[in-house]
Amino acid sequence: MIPSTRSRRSPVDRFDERRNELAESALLTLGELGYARTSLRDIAKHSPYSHGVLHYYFADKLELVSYSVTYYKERCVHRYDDVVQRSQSAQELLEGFADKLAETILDEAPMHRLWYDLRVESMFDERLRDTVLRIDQALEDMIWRIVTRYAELADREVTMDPTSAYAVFDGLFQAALLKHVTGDPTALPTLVGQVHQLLPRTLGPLPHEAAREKAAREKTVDAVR
Amino acid sequence: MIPSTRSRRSPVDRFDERRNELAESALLTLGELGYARTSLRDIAKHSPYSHGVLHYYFADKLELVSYSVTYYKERCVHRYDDVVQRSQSAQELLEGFADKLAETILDEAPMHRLWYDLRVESMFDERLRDTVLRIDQALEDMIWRIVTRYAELADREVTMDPTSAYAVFDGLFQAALLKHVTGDPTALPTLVGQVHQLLPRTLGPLPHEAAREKAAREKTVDAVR
DNA sequence: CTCGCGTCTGGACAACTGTCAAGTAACGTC
DNA sequence: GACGTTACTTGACAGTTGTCCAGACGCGAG
Repeated sequence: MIPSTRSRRSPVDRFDERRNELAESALLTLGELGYARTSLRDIAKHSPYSHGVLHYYFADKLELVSYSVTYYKERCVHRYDDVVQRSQSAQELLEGFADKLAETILDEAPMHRLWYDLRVESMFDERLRDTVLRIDQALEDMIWRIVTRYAELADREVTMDPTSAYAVFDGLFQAALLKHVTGDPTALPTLVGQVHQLLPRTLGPLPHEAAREKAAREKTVDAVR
Repeated sequence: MIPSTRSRRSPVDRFDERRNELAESALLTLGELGYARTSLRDIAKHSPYSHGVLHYYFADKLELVSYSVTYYKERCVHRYDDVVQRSQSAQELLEGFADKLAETILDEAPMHRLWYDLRVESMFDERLRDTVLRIDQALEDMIWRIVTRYAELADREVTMDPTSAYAVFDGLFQAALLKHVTGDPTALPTLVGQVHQLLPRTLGPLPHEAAREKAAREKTVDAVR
């Protein structure tokens, strides 16, 4: 029966429970093998069920994968909310953010490489695009919450747009992930250092320096002339 | 016969010529379909030959793909050399770099998404790692030549390490590529603007401002105490 | 107990994959 | 012009894939 049109049986919906259970199994397998190399039979082997059941709960492979990744990412776009809320100073937020970035690579490298796998895949297969773009936007928002709160705590202006901010941290993160996966032990410490350098650069000058610098800049223009 | 042990026939080596010809066909197909979905028969269809010939010139699919991508990237790691050499001012270099980044997305989007496909793939398949890491290093060097020359022309110090510089520009580039591929017409103009913002941030303060700023910062520390 | 529906199994299918080997055509050299 | 090497084609192989389906299981309602 088609899942979307099926009649639900009980208030506690076991159908969705099973979907989530299978999503977990799928994530485990996908993170290990990657999207292309993972077959439905592989996923079933990582679950208590046989391969036929997957088509009972999901229309096809694509729906299963999309659902699984969305299911995972929903959890992790709030990974830094704690740090953002608790931090009392810009420095504390910076350190918490950097540490947590490195920590999640250590803990969930397979999930992250799966995400990048799917994002790239979406450049070839447009059926994945909606899912990917939605998640990407959620991640951009996540980074933006960090950057704006950081600016607030530092009493400075953000001088970088949300898209750029996400892109540059994503670049650092992805590079660190690649190095980490290839067995480079310096990947994570390096990432922490890089974030310490980069996050302050998303901001403008210190407020009481702003005026002075503006003056200096005008003077410079004169000097050049 | 195994290519690597075969005896070469003539001074003008037609064996390598054919390899390159097949690499071109492979790149065309891989850029269109992605690594996972491209079969050797697909590649052969984009060439004047039949599918069997691929195993005459390459040991297996992996060698073909590695060779093809290396073959392509060798050409494009020098894409910005002209701009670096010709530019007479920091501003000119900045504009030339930003424009060329956008231009290559417009012209060679399939090749770029293929590169990202393979780089992600290398996180799952270690047989790809050597090839990927070598190319990645070449790209980092490429970016570093631009950043250092930019700093030179601007008479300022680079205050970002090579790895970070590559990672952040790669992040912007990849995000722009994704948006471009999904049909967003603002992707490329946005990228140009982002690069204009970012490249100056790889540098420290203007030299005649450095001393003044240093003094200001020390004063700040006192004020905070 | 039994019926019916929701759940799940395991096999079958056709399509496709990388790889390879046997056979054919083209080429250059003697 | 004949011969042998090189270059290329074609068909076959074994394995894997997503998908589907007929049937079996099990649980709750009547």
